[in-house]
Amino acid sequence: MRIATWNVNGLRSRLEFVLHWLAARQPDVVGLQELKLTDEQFPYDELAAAGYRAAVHGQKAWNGVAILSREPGEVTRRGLPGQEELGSRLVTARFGELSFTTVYCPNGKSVGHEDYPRKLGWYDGLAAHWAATEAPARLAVLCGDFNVCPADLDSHHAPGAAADRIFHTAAERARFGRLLEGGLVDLYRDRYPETRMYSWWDYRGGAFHRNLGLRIDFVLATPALAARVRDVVIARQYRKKKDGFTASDHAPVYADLD
DNA sequence: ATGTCGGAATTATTCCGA
Repeated sequence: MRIATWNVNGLRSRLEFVLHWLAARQPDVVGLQELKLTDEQFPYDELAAAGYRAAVHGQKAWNGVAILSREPGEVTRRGLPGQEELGSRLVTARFGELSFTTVYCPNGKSVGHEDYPRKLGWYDGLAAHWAATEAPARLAVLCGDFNVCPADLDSHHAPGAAADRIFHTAAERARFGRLLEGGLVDLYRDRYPETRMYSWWDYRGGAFHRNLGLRIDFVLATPALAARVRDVVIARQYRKKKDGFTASDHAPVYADLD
């Protein structure tokens, strides 16, 4: 079984690219973020033709998340309780024994901006919601764009120099760390403890070419699921322009399970 | 620091968010 996450930065602009990736990599369950469309605008027909069902939590222009799957699932949650005014950023579906959640965590803009404490509050809501709804002994996935670099290894910015920078602050790292302390495993970092690999590169300044990136997209999972992991891949080649189609600024991340 | 995107509002240009 292959599970994946990808911030597509606008599904209407990215649909051809996403369909190509689905055909090439054949994931079974996929969390998508930054759809930038309403539920009514979601391309159900095109994805169904490619063999995928979809559980969608969209909104006009911004945010929006979805779960694609080859097999039918049951949607158990749309939206993070108490945090709905920050946008459509969470959806959960159940596939048999597996609970699969994908999130688009708030960006926060910059330390000192009013969005920054709201980001921390959103994370507090996520940790509380997760603890209240997911049992550590079960099979559960929490994947998506977390907009946090958990460690210096996850950022091109020099260690220390970035301590006051958005995505790198002690407060953000503590919020993300709370999810791990709650039992979740960062599947990529668990398998590759020393590897410097990014999942996002700015469109500006030739950042991808210069490998000035951040690792902010994660597949987190309960220990029961982590025990089944065969490999984890950050597919950076999908950050490159393909046949004239512009790529997202994020690469897809996927894990193969026994 | 900021060279690029996607989308909305308004009609080819400007803004916002990332």
